Amino acid sequence: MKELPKAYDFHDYEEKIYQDWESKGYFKPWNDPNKPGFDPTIEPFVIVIPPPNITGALHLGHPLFVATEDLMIRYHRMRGEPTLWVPGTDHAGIATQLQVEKQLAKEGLTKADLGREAFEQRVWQWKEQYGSQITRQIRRLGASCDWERERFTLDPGLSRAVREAFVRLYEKELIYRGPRMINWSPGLMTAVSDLEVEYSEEPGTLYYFKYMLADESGEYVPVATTRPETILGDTAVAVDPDDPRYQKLVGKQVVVPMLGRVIPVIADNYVEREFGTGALKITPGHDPNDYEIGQRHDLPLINILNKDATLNENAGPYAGLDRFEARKKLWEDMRAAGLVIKEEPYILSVPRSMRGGEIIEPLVSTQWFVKMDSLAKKAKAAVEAGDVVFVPERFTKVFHNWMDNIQDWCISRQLWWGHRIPVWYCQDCDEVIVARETPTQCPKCGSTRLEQDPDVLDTWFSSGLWPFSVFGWPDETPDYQYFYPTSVLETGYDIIFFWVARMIMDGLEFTGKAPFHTVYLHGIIRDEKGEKMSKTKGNVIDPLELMDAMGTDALRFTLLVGSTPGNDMNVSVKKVEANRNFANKVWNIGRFVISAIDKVGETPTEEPIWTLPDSWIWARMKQVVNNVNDLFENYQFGEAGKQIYEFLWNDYADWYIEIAKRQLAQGGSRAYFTAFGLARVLDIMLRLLHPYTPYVTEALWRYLKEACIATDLPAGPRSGWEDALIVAKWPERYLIDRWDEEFIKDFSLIQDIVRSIRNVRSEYKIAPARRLEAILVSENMQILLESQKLVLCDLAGLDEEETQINTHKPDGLEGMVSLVVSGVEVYLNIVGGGDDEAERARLEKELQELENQIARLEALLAGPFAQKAPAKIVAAEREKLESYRVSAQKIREQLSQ
RNA sequence: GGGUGGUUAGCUCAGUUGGUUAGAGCGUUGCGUUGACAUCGCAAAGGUCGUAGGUUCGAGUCCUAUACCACCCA
Repeated sequence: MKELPKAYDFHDYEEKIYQDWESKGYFKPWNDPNKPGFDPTIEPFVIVIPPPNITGALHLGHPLFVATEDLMIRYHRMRGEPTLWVPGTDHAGIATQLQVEKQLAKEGLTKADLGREAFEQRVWQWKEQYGSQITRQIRRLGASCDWERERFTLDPGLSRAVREAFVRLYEKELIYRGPRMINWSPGLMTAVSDLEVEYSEEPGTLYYFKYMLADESGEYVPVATTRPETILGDTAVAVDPDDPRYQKLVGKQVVVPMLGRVIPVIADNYVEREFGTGALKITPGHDPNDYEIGQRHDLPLINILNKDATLNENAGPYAGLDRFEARKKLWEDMRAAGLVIKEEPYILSVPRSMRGGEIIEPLVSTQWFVKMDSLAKKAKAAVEAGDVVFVPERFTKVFHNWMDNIQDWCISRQLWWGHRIPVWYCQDCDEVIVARETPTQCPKCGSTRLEQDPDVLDTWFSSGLWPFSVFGWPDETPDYQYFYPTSVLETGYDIIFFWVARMIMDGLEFTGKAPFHTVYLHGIIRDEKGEKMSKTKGNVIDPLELMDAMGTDALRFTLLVGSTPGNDMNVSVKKVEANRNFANKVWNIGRFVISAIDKVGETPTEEPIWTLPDSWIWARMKQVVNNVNDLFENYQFGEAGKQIYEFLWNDYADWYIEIAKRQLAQGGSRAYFTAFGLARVLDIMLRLLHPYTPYVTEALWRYLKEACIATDLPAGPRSGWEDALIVAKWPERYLIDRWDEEFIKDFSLIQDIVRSIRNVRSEYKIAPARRLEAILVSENMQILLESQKLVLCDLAGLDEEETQINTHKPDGLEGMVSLVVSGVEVYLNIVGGGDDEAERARLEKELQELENQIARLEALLAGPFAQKAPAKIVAAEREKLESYRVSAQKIREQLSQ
């Protein structure tokens, strides 16, 4: 075979390989309910993608979820399960509308100029143009999803699901319309849900002023507020019923400053005596708590705001002013009127829109709501019953907590882009028609003058249906029947409430089933200092640039291995660089193995005789395969990846390949079996690694396969090489033989000796090329050491001719540097390098170290440990102590000479 | 106010049934390049595992308290 290039260049492979996978249909489930030969009894593994917004420019959060889901998908696919990953995108109501409005603004247009229909068309155009950008980027990440099943939340099928869901909820009286206190976004001119509001602590002012009694006694109630402009909407002043200061005022009337309206003083337990003045102004129209108090006391409700947050006619002289201007002006006027007491600096909790950050105004407005209690109850029960499991588990509590305090969900949005609410109002008889199919006439009066509700639904309303709407629900399609419920839902913990909880509720409500059995939650990506990435901070790492520079595999591996479930992760370019190096390392491992295969000669007729290193690497590999399998079952992908990395780099490349070079050089059957062993381990490791770094492993694996086939080396699976690594068989657990542990233990001794000798060489600054004369002495390890003499000499730079391995110490060791490794004595002849004084010091230090350990273990074993700890643990410590004693004794002898 | 997570080497982080000298990557120091790889190799330095108690033969790991940081909910 032609030699591979020295460095792995991912540009040569990524696109080609992806196309190959897709064109061969590997991304599709092999057991498909729409195809002949379908077997419904085989359980599939299914993930639906968290649909990214069509507006979304790729950020590092995308590669994280794509990599994690793709890893799970590839793992299950390789295990032979029918595997389906459904891709798709979300129409993202507000975000998309804003994008298009921005585009219009550049042309000097507003959406009002176009009108609703033209605007909608414009958005669709925009979607055609830019909507596929994100999916292209997801492909680039290597996502093995079934693109033929791609969905968009505004597709006709999914829109039908939305209507169906709405109508069903309405029919069950779980959807209602009414005036309620909602969060109004004046900039976006729409209602938003509670979840879309964030509260930020900001310095502000607490304004103290006088509520004058209406009886003109000159008495007043002192009141404090953080939002003076809302005074204009006050309909009461409330005090604690037991507050001696104000008790006598309850029932009296006070005068609203500047407006002269007369409002009552009421008593309510909600009031905190210690806060402010102990008297609370009540604005039911513009504060959620006041709204409730207003309801309790039957207070009138005054709305003082227009939709754009200017004041309306109820604000009297302040009508037309912006809310903040009005605040200033009113306060000045009140000061002039002698109503101001004082101002104090105060930290307030400001409600801000998650989008854009503008200040949200609570106000009463007629909107559509979903009643949550019964839905939440079912969802809670399902989670409690274990029908849905969270990974990591702690999020179960977060979920329950939210469910316990859930509020009704405001689902109507005053936008033009989204699912139009399927409600029509008869213009003649005021009948409200809620229907699956667009009605043509009023069922009550027969009028054809019907007008559809102008609002659209919250984007999350359709997202909640996603796990089943993608399969054609409400139709019981073959896909729906086979693939639903799905297996794992993988997403960020930041959208448990927005999305996960709603899918669970909707799934149970509409399909009677939890939509997935496991929720795997990943953390948030941060920069290397742990700060959230944001454009304003300028610390954003662009995944596309990163992939251009380092390759997809490097990025994926970084994200998968650097994180643990549910924990945030800090990403830096340096980390990705390290993993680019890993991809290159793997490549070069492959390069070496393939060149070794190319050189194998005739197939030997005799049975293989394995060397200790051969047996060791195989045993170690089996351990890794087993560990990885265990870890995968527990969603510990990071740790699994790390073990694969360490095995390949340290055990396989740094140790085994170095030894294999010598074995290959011996030629004949030794070379043959070495090449065979190399290939066999590499094949299995590439399989394990494939879900992490699909491209480099696929590329290499095909070369490996080709090389093996070309030379008739039977290193692949017994059943023959598969067509591609993506569909190759996953390495399942091995039985670990008793011998395997022996191999590992024996080889560890060799490694320790080699390392110790290298250490001494480094300390004595021995030229790397210089071969040393050495004498190894060990009574019980002599046979092992003798058998590994070549390995030792090779790796430690010893002179084969001049190196002896004895059971007893020969004479004439004076002047040699000596060391003791696990009871094995090593003497090195370092002519010209030895310095008696330094040598003694080194040995003494080593002896001291050993004596410390001996003392520690003697104390340990003399104590209750020996009785109480498990016998196996105690025996291990005894053995250790014994070995230390032997080593110490040998050093003492050396020192006494 | 309630809750969750974090605090381990200079930096960024692993460390899942508690097992006895605590790991990695990066960085640092020294040495090394004629065949797998300088996107590399060999060797080294570097940690009272936030603090204080407790349980245990044994605690980075379990319990209690506490400090600081971050986040979520109200």
